[in-house]
Amino acid sequence: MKDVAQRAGVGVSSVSRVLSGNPDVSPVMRNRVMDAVAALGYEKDLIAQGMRSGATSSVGFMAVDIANPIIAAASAGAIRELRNNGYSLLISSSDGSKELDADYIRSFQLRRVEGLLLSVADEEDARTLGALEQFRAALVFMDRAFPRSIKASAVVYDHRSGMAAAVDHLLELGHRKLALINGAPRVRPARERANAVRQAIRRVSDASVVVRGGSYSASHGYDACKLLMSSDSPPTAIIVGGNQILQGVMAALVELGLKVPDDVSLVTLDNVPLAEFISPSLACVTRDPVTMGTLGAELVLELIHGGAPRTVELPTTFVPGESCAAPRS
Amino acid sequence: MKDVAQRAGVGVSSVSRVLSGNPDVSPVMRNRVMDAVAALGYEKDLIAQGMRSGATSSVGFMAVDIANPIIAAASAGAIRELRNNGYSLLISSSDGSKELDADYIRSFQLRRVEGLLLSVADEEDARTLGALEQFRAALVFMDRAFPRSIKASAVVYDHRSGMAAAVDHLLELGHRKLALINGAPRVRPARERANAVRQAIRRVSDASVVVRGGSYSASHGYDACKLLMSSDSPPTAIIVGGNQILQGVMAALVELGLKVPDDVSLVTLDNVPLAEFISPSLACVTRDPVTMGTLGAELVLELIHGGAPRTVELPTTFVPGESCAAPRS
DNA sequence: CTCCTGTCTGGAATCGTTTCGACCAAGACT
DNA sequence: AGTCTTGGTCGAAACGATTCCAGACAGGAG
Repeated sequence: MKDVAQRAGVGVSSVSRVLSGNPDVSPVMRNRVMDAVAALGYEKDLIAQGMRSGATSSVGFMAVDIANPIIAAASAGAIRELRNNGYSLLISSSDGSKELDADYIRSFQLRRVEGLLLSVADEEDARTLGALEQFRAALVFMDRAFPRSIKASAVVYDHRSGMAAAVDHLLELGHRKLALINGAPRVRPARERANAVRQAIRRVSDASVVVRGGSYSASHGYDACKLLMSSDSPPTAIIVGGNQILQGVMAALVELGLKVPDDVSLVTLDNVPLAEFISPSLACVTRDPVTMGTLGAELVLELIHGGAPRTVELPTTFVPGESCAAPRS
Repeated sequence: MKDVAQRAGVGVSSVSRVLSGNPDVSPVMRNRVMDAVAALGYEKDLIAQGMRSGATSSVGFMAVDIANPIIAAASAGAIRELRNNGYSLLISSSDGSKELDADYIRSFQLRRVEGLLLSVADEEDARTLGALEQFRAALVFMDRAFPRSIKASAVVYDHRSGMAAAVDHLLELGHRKLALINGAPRVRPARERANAVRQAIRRVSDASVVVRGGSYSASHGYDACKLLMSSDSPPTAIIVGGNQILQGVMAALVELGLKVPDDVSLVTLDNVPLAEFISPSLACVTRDPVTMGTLGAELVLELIHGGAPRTVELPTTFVPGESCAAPRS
C-alpha cells in the first residue's frame, strides 16, 4: 500500500480512502490511485485489514461430523451463501467430542470470526455452555436447543410433523408395537423425534412404542435392533433415527434372517443416494439439508449486520415406501 | 498483552517471550507472567500474531463439491490431522466452476493461508494455472496432475490397478464389448481411468471398449447409458466412473427395462453407504478417501516446515459383486 | 483585501503481536 | 582492578491496513 501511495505520489491514507470507497476523494485522485494499483497488481491484505478494523470477513462452521452427508450438504449451502457476501468459512469437526466442541468455540474466538454456525455434540455440556456464554460474535445454532441466556439465532427442523406422519402411517397399516432406535438424547433432533413419536402413538389407545436412545452409530443400531427383535414381544415396525444407525439395523436384520417388510416394517431418516434402487424401497422422513446451510448463513449475516436474533423452522416430510406393510397377523 | 505485562510488572516483550516458549527467560519471570495470564484470562490474538509473524496457522481446502461423500471424507481427514498440529482449515467449494477456482486461489492468498489442499475443476484452465503460478504458499494437489513448473506435493490414487482388475474380471467372465461412462476428461482421475481401461482391454484381442466422457453428473450417466444401450451392438458390461453418474445410469437401465446382471453387467466407483443391501450387490472400484485428506494434510505440513515436494500414491481396489455375471450368449 | 467555509489531502496514531538492539548486573577471566 | 562474557530484561520498531486530526487550498462573502 505504501508502494502504491509512492507510485501515485499521494499519501497512504488517500489510497486507503479510494480503496474503501470513501466519498471524500476527488476524481483525479481516484484515477491516479487506481492506475498505480493496476500497475503494481496490488491487493489488500485481509489479515492486516482484520487486525485494524476487527472485521475478518470470516465465519466459523462446526458440527459433529463434517463427513455426514446431511452436514456436508449444509456446509456446502453455507459456503455458497457466504461466498456471495464476501465471507470465508473456517470449518471444523468435533468428531462427537464435547471437549473439542468447547475448545473449538474458543479457537474460533481467537481467530476473531464474525459469526459461528454451530451444531454441538452435547447441548448440556458445562464447558461448551461456558465457552458459548463468553463467545462474542454472531451465533447461529443448527438444529440445537440452547438456554435463553445465550443470545443467538437458530435454524431448526420441525421433526415432529414428519415423525407424526410416519407413526400415523404405521398405525393405519395396523401396527401396534413400534420401536424408535434413536440417536444421542442430549441433542435436539433426537429429543424431538422421541417426543413426537410418543405423542403420536397416543392417538390409538392400544398402541405402544419403545424408544432406545444411544448414539448416532452403526453399532448402536445393531445392538438395539438385536435386543428388540429377540425380546418376548418384538415390535412389528422400527423407526430408525439416523443413517449411521440404519447400517447397523440392516446388518442385524440380515443376521436375524428377518425380511423387510414381511417380518418387520422399517422407516428411516434422510434419504440416502440410490435408495430408490434398494429393494424394498425405504420409507423415510426427509428434510432439505442445503437450505439449513444457506439459511444459517443468512441468519448469521443478519446478526453480523446488527439484526435481532430469530429462529427459523424448516419442514420435514414423510415419504412412504415398500418397507412399510401391514404386520403379519 | 499490555495488561498482562502491567499486572506482572514486566515488559511486554517478556510476556511475549514467555508465551512463545523462548528459552531466554528466568523461572521467576515465567511464573509471574503465567500468574498474570491466568488472573486475566488472557489469550493470544491469532490475527495479530499472523499479522506480525506471517504465520496464520491456517490452510485452505478447495474441491469441486464439498458435499460429495469422497470429498467430505477427505476434508474430515484433513481437519483432524491439521487440528492435531494447531492449524485451522478454510474451506470452499468451486461448484465445478473454473472461474471460482481461480478466484478462490487468489482469495486464499489474500487470507495468507500457509498452505492449500486443492482439487481443481479443470487442470488446463489458463486463469487457474495463472493463479497457481502466483500462489506463494505450500501447495498440495488432491488427485490432480499439474505442470512441472508448479512446485507442489500431491496425493494421487492409483486408478489404473483398480480399473485393470475390474476389466480383467469382466474379460474373464467372457465380456468382449465394454463401455466406460466417464467423468470430465480434464481432470486426472477420469483420464487415468480411461487410459487404464483402454490398456487392460488389449490383453484380449477381440475385446473392445467405448469410452464416453462428459461430466460427473447424473444426467450425463443417463444420456450416455441410453445412447449406448440402444446402439446396434450394445456393450455387455458398463463401468461407471462416479457415484453421481451411477444415479443416472441406474435410472436409464430401469427405464429401458434392463436387468443387472442379466442384461448388462455393472461395475461402479466408490462404495456407497448401504450398497451391501442393494440387490444385486454392486461390484466396484474403491479407495480410502479419509487417507487422502490426512495424507494431504501431512504433505502440506511437511512443505510448510520446509520439506521438499513429493507425490504419494494411494491404492484402489476392485471389489467383485453380483452385478457382474457372464454375458448372455 | 481579509476572513471564513468547505473540500481534499497527508501525517501520525492505532490495532496486538514479535523481534531486534540496547542495556544492565553479576560472575569469570587476565 | 578492569574487561569480557553471559543471562535476563526492556523499549521501540515493525507488520499493513484504517481513521482521526489538522493543514492546505480554493472560492465566496463582507
